[in-house]
Amino acid sequence: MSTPAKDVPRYIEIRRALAMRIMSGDWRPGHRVPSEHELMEQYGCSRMTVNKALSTLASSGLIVRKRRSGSFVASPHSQTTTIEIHDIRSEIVSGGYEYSYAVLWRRLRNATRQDMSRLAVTGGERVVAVTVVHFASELPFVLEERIISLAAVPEAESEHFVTAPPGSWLLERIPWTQAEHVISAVGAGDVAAAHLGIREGAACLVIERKTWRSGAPVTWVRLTYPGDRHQLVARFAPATQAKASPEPRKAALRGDAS
Amino acid sequence: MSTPAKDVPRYIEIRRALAMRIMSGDWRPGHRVPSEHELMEQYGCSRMTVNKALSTLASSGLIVRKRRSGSFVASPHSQTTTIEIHDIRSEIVSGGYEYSYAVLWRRLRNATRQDMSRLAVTGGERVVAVTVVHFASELPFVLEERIISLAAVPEAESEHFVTAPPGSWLLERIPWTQAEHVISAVGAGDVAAAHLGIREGAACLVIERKTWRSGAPVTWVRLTYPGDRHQLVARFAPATQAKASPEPRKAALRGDAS
DNA sequence: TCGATTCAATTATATATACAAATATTGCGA
DNA sequence: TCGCAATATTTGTATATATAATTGAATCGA
Repeated sequence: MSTPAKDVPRYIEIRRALAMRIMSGDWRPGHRVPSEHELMEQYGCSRMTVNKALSTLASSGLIVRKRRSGSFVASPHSQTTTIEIHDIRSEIVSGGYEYSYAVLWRRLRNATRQDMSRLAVTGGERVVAVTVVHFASELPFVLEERIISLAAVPEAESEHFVTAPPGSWLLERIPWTQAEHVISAVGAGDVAAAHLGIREGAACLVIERKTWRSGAPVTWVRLTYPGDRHQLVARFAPATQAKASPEPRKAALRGDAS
Repeated sequence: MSTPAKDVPRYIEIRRALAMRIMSGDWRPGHRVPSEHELMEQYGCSRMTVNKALSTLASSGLIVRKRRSGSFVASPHSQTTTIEIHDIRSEIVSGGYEYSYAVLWRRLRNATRQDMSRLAVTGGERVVAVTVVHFASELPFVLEERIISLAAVPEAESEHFVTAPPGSWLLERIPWTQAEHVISAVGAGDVAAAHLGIREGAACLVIERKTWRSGAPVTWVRLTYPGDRHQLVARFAPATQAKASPEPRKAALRGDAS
């Protein structure tokens, strides 16, 4: 009945066995898992192998480890889950829709007070503000309002986003970043309602993202999705497998075939 | 100017150095990072140490590794971010509010077709359906609609949730689970509007969660938050430190001091 | 030229070992 | 009994080494 374990490495085998005991409820939160020495005897392998199993279990949050005390089953006081927020283009294309976008307007300006608060800067730098609508097969999919710091991305001064939308364009130039996402629900304002073709006040899923690169603010963006057309999906299972989230599905248009 | 690295382990030091090169844009996506042998010479340490640095970098998604080919800087085609969805009680308490809840109703029934679809089961098992409002200092905070499979949690048959709300009660009994979250924005229905004290049609942030335990469905829950009072916040930084998400903040009431 | 085979580079896993760091427990002395 | 020092346990890190698996590249033969 258990898995035949054809070619799975020792440390994954051990990790799975321990994860099973925990997730089945056999070992309750706070329970002490055997020490590395005990497991080493139990499984007939070296301490380093056991250590790898336990370390990865710990990094996935299933256990906590403490020197001299031992390893203990963690208490899950929160559900942590990984969501993938995709590039809008691939999000639409991979859903089987045809992608297009339109730049509504683009402006160069000195940062307003609002811009500064959004970018989390104090000095009044110059910014590009741009608003774009993305379409999934002619249907308005999301409204993108963006501010780009020219200090961080000087090339943006002369870029009009005719060949690529701001998100993709930036991703090309700012490869790895830190980000903060805020997800909320708001009623559509008049601008959003007009451009998304929805009723004013209709519920929208809003994702705001601030992006830094090595501490320096790069861009702020607000994505407004019509609430009846879009949702975020996230799967989570504690690491029995290698990855923390075995199959994190992307944000999807509603009404897809199950 | 760089960190003095007082007592940081070798492998973290190496990982940081590599992460810096990647995040600064010095090494673009697709760039081949030196092989373990090269890094081993470069840093004057053993291959296992380099391997640990690279493995953890890979598991955090900053690089991808392939045998015989080498390790390459990953292309960030999606922003993955971890959000923590807390136990509602601690969410409210840690925000400095006083927590209370009220069970609106609770029912035992054979699973309706809707119940079955929500729990992702086909057979008509018996379920408990319960609806609860949670308050943050008297203010309605969230509406919880829940279905619990009696096959998975028989004790729920006689539980009326007077000492603990269903979420906490379940967490006590079913600590480790897999879950799927769906986050969306919807206009408040009449029930939600009445119990949350908001206008019908007002935007609400809705989190639906299906929970399994070793493959068997346990519970389904829909949490409806008034959109103007609640948001989800998630921070992400690629692993320069040990953890993938250094400081994931919790869902928060709006209007907190910045 | 094409395909199969061999070779070699690189990562993946595993072992044995050593020492360091943290800290719970024990024991000793005042 | 109280405080402190010694001790032992457990995890954390590092090394040296060995073997396996994967697969790009080169070689060789027809």
